[in-house]
Amino acid sequence: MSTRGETGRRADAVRNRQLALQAATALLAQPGTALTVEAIATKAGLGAATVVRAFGGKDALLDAAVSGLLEPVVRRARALLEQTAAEDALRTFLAELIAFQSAHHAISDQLGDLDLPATTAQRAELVRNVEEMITRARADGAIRTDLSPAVVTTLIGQAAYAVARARPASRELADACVTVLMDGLRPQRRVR
Amino acid sequence: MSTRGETGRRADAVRNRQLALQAATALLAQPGTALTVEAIATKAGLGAATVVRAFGGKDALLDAAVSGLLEPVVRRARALLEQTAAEDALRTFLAELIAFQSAHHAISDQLGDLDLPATTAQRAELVRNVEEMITRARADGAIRTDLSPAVVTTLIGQAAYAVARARPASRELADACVTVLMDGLRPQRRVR
DNA sequence: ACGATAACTGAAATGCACGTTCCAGTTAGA
DNA sequence: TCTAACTGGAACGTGCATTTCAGTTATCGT
Repeated sequence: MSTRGETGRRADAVRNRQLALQAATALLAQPGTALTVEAIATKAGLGAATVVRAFGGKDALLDAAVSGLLEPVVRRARALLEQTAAEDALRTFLAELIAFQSAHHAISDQLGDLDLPATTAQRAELVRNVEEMITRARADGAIRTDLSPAVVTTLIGQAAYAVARARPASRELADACVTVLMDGLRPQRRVR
Repeated sequence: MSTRGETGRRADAVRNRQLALQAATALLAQPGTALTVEAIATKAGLGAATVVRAFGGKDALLDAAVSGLLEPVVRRARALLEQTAAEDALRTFLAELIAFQSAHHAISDQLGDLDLPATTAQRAELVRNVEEMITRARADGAIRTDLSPAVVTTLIGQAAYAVARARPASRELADACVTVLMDGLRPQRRVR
């Protein structure tokens, strides 16, 4: 009888695949390190060739690692959208997004020229969810209507990225970003 | 009689230095192209070795090119600070900074790991000027005082960077950034 | 249990894209 | 005209992902 996993891979290959994924995930949260195949392999206690082969290439490995990290974020956005008033959902999600990105600098920092299909798809879903939050918050009269939801979504995404990128990471800056953005997004009284 | 420039360099060397600088500057404004020595040399119609030698290295060449581009921006910040009410200066400068960065994606995009002393110094001066604008606008009662000037400065810098980075570059997004940020920075009435 | 064997491993080789340096030839300039 | 300065194609060094291949090991049929 076969002891092979359902992929048909040998048990040690499956285990090494896990090790590689864990090592890559760990390095994504650790700033300053170079995120090379060599570094990942060392962290995993494997040879570089093994790490690469396990996923068919560096891109696929990092795609798996990043999208694994992103999955709870996507789920959280969906949950907030269902269970919370739109404005609160938006504020909460923005704060959490900044925190997530701050804890994983490398995600937006060193992955520029890689091809990450799963990650891209998840990003797209995040954008869809945020856009829905904005549309609903608009309908509630909670945010201004003189800016298109698409633009506001981009603004929020870029803001989260930018603030997370700032070094040293600072809680004060993150809070300021949320505060200023949310206040700035409220319907403005015509003043002056 | 000597026809040498005051640097003691031969005339063709001086001219080639100029060509290299112009080519590098041109490439900084042109997105998509890799900012390699080879690319700069081709654009300048020179050999790669000549381009590198003219400045002693790629870093020095790009430092010269970037700080050349940044110089008018720095001057503009000084001028705004002297001649304009702080709040207006801040709004105007933010808009112009976004426009500048949008027109020179590569500056914040591909120069991450290079050593650019002149550029760094100019950035520091920009930060000082923006911080002064904020301090004055605060004193005028034009912006909120519950956030430290340093944090607001970082926020503005990062926002400009982030919005300029968004592709496709959009005037609408740039305007939205200025609007939301400036509205969010105003003293907020205690609402609700 | 026990080979037989296909799958797997990782050190070393390969390939590639850079920046930089060399050097034989060219040219500006006194 | 003579020579020191300059040029640029080619060679080199580096850092990387990926492939190769001789050796190892898990798995299966017996």
